Amino acid sequence: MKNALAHAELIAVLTAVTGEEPRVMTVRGGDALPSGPFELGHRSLQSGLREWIREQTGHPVGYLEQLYTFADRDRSPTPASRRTISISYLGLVREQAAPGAGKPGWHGWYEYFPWEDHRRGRPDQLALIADHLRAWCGVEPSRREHRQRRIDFAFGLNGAVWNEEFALHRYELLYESGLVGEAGAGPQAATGRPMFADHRRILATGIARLRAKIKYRPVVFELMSESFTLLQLQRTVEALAGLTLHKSNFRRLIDQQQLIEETGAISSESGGRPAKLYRYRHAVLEERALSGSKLPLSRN
Amino acid sequence: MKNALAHAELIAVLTAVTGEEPRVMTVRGGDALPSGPFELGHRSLQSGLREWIREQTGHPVGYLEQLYTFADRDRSPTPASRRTISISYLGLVREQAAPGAGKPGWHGWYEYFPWEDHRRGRPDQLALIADHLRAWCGVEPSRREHRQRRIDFAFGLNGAVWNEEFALHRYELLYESGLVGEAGAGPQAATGRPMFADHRRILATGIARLRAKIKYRPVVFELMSESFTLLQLQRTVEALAGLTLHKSNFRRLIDQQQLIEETGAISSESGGRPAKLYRYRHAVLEERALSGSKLPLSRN
DNA sequence: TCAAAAGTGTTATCCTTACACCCATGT
DNA sequence: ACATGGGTGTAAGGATAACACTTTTGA
Repeated sequence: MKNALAHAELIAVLTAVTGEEPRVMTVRGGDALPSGPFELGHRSLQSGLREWIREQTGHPVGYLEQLYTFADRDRSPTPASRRTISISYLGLVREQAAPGAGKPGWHGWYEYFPWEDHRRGRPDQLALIADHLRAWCGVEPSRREHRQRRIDFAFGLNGAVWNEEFALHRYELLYESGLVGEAGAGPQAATGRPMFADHRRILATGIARLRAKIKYRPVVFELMSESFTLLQLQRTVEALAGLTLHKSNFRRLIDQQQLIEETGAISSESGGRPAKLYRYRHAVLEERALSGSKLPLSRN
Repeated sequence: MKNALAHAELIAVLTAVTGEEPRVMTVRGGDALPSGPFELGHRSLQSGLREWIREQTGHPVGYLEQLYTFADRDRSPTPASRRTISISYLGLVREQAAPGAGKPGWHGWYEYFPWEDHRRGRPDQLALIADHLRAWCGVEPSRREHRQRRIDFAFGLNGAVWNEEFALHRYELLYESGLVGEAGAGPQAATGRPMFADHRRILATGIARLRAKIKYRPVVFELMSESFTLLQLQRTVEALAGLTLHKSNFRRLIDQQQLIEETGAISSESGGRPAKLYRYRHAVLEERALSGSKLPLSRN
């Protein structure tokens, strides 16, 4: 085995939702995701990451899942003699105890991806973005058509509907087309805040993964405090998805799945009528699959 | 940065479906998955892997997606002074051109996971497996109950239904309980063929991923030849899922999605009435999401 | 003629979506 | 009274699952 030595680095996309805003833990004043070397002392990748998140931030991490491993070389200016392999993880933490207290900074997702938040309608930036992308399609027919199609699907243009899950794909298109080059290209009001190296791409990966996951696994509850109202739960999902949901249907959906139960207590903190408080039914189906089959089974 | 140096290795779960049997490419006579070092010369992880699959096997790989990165240390007996990071990929190849010709061996998935093939009913091995697992649950009430629940869900016992997608979870339970220790533990007729190091676990990861993916992305077509009949398509999906599907409903599903079109040609190779041949509509929706929304949207 | 596979049609049921409306509290 | 949020009921439409049946070939 010849040249197979590399640096190994762990990167975390740690997210929480506070005040109806999804946030990510950052270092360097919001410029980078927290990361650190994978050391010999670590039992495994997961435990390595856990240890050092605890050290650096004091936050207990509930859910932790591997995101993706990167090694492409348009990453940070390193001597080309040795590569860095970055193993990224998505972690979910509960509404944090000490928000303004510490060194690690929490920044809103949509500071980096303003076009991803559709809760108050389609963001204005999308018009500019669409124009830029159309121009980028070029004129050579076959390439043009192909790009056109990708763009329409990704951004919900031309009859296609917006799909929140395509967040990574959208970022990749913007990157390819030169709109979000981290070198400080476009006007940030439209194209969002850049990050160090490829960290914004990793964040996009995390957002896309989480948006997909909440639909078939009960991971939202990792972000909620012990007890919560149905509206709080809905607002949290909305914050993550960047969409508004239909209230009564949301409630129906939730209680069909029997994932939560009433605590008996009542919250009167909201504007109107006091709401029942609920808790997640931990004990019950830890491993439950929420999905329907999608394949036409035949019993036998 | 201190001790962050590691060996980097690429591992491939390359699969094809031939003769209604899903197969995986192996080396060492079926004992191991093909793997190789990640070298400095490689532009990226993907391209590194592609290059060397081409070199070693001559098969062109269509679809390639990252599976998981492992670094836990109960892996192959290496000097503990340096770790190996294994980055695994799932690759799909078309019904291979030279099946018996070459050195690399293709082995059926279900040689390694006999309990995963439910096309001819529930495999007999599951009775033995269930017994063993029940015993393993122990007597201490709270642990017992927890394990019991996991097992019932994973294996479709006690009122739960079998879910093909839980293949990895099932393997992990069997591993934890000592039934499939790669050291040559149980009777292989029931517990399947072991593999080198943790390769069988990686294969299980690939199987689980692919079984999930075929439901929401048109990846099956990467395994089909240029034109195919509807029954061939169905048999391929069945082989992967390890389940039998309902014929007419399967057909309806397929043409609702408008993923294929008639070639105009007819195949008379099957037993009975000749079938229309179809092809995948490449051009059309490369990036299409097949999934329904699963969130109760509210338009505004 | 029969077996094997290709196809068509119809029905009951469930889930999703949308809409309409009432309830409880604070200002 | 009314704004705000909590909460219930129901009906239309579409997707799924199950079943029954016809058609076309080769042996």
